[in-house]
Amino acid sequence: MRSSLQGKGRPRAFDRNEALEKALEVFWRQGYEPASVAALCSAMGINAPSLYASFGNKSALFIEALDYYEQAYWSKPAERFLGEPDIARAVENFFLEAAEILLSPDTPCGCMVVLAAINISSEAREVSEAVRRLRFATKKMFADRLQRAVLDGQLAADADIPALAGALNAFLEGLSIQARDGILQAELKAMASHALRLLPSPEAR
Amino acid sequence: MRSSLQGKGRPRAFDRNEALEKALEVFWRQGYEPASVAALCSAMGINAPSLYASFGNKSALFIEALDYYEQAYWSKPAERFLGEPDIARAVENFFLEAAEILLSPDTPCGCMVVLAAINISSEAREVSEAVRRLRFATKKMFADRLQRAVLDGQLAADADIPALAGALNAFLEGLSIQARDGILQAELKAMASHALRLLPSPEAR
DNA sequence: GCTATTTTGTAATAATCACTAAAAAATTGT
DNA sequence: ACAATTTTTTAGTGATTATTACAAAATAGC
Repeated sequence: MRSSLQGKGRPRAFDRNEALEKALEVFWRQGYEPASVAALCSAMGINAPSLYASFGNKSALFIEALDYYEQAYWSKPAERFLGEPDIARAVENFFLEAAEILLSPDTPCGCMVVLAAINISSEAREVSEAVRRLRFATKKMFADRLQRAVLDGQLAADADIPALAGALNAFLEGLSIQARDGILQAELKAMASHALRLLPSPEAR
Repeated sequence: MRSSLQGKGRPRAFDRNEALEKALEVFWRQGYEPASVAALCSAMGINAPSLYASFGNKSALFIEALDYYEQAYWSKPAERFLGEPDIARAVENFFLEAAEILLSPDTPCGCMVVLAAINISSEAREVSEAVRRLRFATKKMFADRLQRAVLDGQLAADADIPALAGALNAFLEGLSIQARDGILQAELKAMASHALRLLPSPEAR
């Protein structure tokens, strides 16, 4: 009899959050479909029935891991991006931070949102919808910040904001693929430093 | 007894090249692993033993389809890119052509090289190596053309060619993901038109 | 027509997939 | 100690996977 904080039955023998982090790592490295439930269980240190009791099923586990990933890795960079008053600095810093995340020494896998659910069988539509939604959210983040830069007079009023946001988004997504292809972080950062140039040239601002 | 052009045994009842094109379409739309041999057979109009007799196995069929794709869709744009004397025109035209290919009305799937074999189980290493090799080849194409622009005096001598080539490559790869995410071709072209800006600004040239 | 050769369709193979039925084990409250 | 409840482990489920054994069919050369 421990305390009464936990429910009645037999207590869970694993830490749910630790297990989720382990699952995240497997999904991140291998992608949704190549990550078998057996491999997930092995990495999480639990058996299949525990996984299903705690997380529902494979796709629900993936989506929960995906949200955890987004929160853990990208919420602060996004905040800094939106908080930086100068649009050029904001873009430059964000892409340098991104290059660090995409090839951080412990998880050199590119971005999970971009890469983990590209080749997906048609049944798992909820999964591909989840990553798609997050990719659109990133593009919207770019668009919102650019729009503010127009209002601030830092970008020309006739700038094509949707196209520019899309271009920044494409560049960011492409960095993920090259991260996965195994280049050095220094190279990725050198590429990322060019993101700034996608903005209309300073003369026009 | 037809002619003696064909071998001795029972003649093949299908056109090998047509079957390859059908397989290409399935791999392109679905990706390597979600494309089951059964689905491939169905699209190709043949049974599994015919597939294995003609193409070896699934991975060999994919690689052959991949090479066919590269040749059929990208060899001419690449030639034009390398043949255009003005670097700015070369980049601008190439990315507009790319946007058209990525969302051509009959195959609105993004680029097969970029998207078809991202989530791959570790056994099919030959497949992921094949697409990786082609992605590197594209980056090298950018680097070679940019290097020539330096020699031509169209780019500053101190330009960081590898980083610039990587940036163009990242942008191109990112366009594929957005193409897959279902935007309109007009939007994709508007984004693609910004590729030009990744080059060092005209003042520095 | 006969033999050799290759392709065909049918049907099966073993392996792996996501998922779960069932019973034992561990807790809480009485 | 006992009942109620939840998690654990074990061992399966049926479906799907890529691949192939086998025999019938169709050709060429003799």
